[in-house]
Amino acid sequence: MGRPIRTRRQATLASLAAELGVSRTTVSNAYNRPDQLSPELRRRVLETARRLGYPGPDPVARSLRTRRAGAVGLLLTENLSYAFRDPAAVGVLEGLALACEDASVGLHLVPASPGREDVAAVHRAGVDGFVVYSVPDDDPHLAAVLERPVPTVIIDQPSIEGIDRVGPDDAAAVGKIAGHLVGLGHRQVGVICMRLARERNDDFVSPARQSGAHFHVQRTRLEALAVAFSAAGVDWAGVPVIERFDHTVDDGASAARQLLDAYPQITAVICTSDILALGAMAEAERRGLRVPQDLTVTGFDGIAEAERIGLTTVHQPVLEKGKMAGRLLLGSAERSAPKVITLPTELRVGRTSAPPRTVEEPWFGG
Amino acid sequence: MGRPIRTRRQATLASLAAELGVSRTTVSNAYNRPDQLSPELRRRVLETARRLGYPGPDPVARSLRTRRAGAVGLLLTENLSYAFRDPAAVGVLEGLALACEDASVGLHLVPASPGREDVAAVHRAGVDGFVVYSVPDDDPHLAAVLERPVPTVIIDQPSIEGIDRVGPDDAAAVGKIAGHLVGLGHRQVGVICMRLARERNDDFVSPARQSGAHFHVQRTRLEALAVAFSAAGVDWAGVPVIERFDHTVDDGASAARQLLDAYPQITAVICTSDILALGAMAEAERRGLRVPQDLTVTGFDGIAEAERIGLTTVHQPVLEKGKMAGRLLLGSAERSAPKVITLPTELRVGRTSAPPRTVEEPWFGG
DNA sequence: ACGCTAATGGAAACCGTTGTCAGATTCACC
DNA sequence: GGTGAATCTGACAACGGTTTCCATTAGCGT
Repeated sequence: MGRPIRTRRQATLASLAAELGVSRTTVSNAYNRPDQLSPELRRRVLETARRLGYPGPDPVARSLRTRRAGAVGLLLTENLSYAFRDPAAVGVLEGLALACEDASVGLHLVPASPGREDVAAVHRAGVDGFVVYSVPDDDPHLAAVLERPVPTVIIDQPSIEGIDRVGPDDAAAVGKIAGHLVGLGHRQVGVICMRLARERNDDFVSPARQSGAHFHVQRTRLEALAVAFSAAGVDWAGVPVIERFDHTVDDGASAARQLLDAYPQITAVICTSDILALGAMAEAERRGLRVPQDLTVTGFDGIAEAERIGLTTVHQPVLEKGKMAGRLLLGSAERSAPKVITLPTELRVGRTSAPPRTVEEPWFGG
Repeated sequence: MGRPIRTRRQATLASLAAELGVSRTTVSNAYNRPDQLSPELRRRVLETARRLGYPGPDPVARSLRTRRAGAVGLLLTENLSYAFRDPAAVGVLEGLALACEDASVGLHLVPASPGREDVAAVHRAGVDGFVVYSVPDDDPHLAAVLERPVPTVIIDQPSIEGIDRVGPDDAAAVGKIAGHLVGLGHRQVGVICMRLARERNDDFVSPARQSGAHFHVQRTRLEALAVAFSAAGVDWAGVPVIERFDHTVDDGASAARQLLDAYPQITAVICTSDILALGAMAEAERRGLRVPQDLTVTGFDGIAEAERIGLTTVHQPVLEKGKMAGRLLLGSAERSAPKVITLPTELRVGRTSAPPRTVEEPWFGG
């Protein structure tokens, strides 16, 4: 029976009321408060609506009047592809989507192109609240969100006064993995991390850039590593840290290559994400290094694929992270004090970590 | 400097105009048409706005007036988690998000709970168009979308008169993999597929259920398999097809277990998705079957993890799928004839397919 | 026949903008 | 100083609903 023709002007609630010879109120009630109306009249309204091709009250007009958009906005700047390529980020997204679904609320992905400062998109989004995930501290989009008069929850960001926040205990998590490696005897380590700032740098990272990183999570993890290894007597200034702007397995591999080429004495490669670790594994295989006998590789996040291949990593409940953020936002009515939720993490020792290869272990042949 | 207090009534464009002693038009122009007023006045308007905590024109009111919501809706029913757990679906999502970003348009995920028929959410979404992906043919949400007077694009669905559509050539794709297996000599095969209808069935599938499946993609793939194997002289009625409602690696494994327990003579397991194939691989390993020497496993979609482990599969350009859908939708102004885009697929032979294990091959020892 | 109550439908204000169009102001120039 | 052009500004009408009263009517007991 084909689709209705759209050339003619759409029917509105008013025109429908006119056609029926009733008031707009009545038509509105037919949709929103069936009890305010005799069933007979209601049937007639709905039936006429169908005949005229009236699709029901316009959502935008309704939102304007009711002051509810029925959607929450999600801001994740910096390369949309990153968000979808990283299973950990997808997990957050899923959790958030689930929370929204529970509340029958839409999830509005705000287009925040990293290049042009298209802050207007934030202003244009008709939403009842925002979740901000993984954007640099100094992002103008974030500032724009904070200007909007709606509740906001931030994930994996440095806390902002008066704003709800959810995130894992990154420092503790890093401590666990550092402790694991130190305990195994590793002293010559290298680090592969994700981008630290908005400007591209696919190379080794200076201490200044480390401590000045604009991505909170990455900065925290690096700082915690520094603390942990320094405590074990390792000079952190001598530990090579290499950065990749894009967050892909291939970039992890190229970083590992660059790292191992420059520092062949390294016995463990610490990656700040599982995706990068997968790349490091591939590079190890390419150059004939056995993991973990010849090289230890660790990740971060605890994604499904990591578990399947037995990667040593720190698991964080990404799904919960998104879900909690959603719940926080959607239940934020009448809550005065801002809440901060810290999620637990768990070290998962897999098959990719072992004591360092013995260069001169006397009792055992190579 | 903290966040502005929200107890008092929000400033509006009108109140700002009153405060300034100018008309609303002027304030509106300050935001939308800077060339229509003197820089000095504009500066004064913006400055006063900041002082009063006016966050700029209300997006909903603006949408109502301009008739543009600045967002497209995405409908993906049936278990949100499925959409996020399957990298192929995430790829589509990513492509669509990229297209939206290019057009500076938001992407609104419509909460379509499978359980309750919450069609209202579709009506409540303030969007300029819809993309429908992977919902059963008879889904009420889909019907609701078609009632809305906005352009729509469907992905991986049976075509609907007058509606734009993008999808891979599933039949051809299946033909490729079937041809590959037949060519290798496989005649005893089993199939693991995703859910075929909205009712749960974690078991073998009757021919009736196969041909009556409500999920277009799955139905098409099964039909194409039937055609291809029948053409090779295999009695399709004798080929076991097993279904899983949830789409996880674990479900793939349990399906493979059930399949191989019942039909140990099978030499190849054909999965209608890579995720299921990963599960089948795990089950093969669990029972000590070597892949591909003892058992051939094939997937579908060509996700990244499949490529990393060398799974034989059919690759389809999922990212493109989403991107094309977005472009189609966003560029649909002034286009009369509905468009249908069919995307190419490519057989990727990996390390998981080989000739069937030889039960009685005379010239070669086991 | 009368008043009271409950059920039902309607009038009008309001939500916060944008766009059109005519009027006002400024300004240079002859 | 008059005139036309250039530049701003403001009144008003939508945009498509929802919601708060209010008015009408019907039902019903007495």
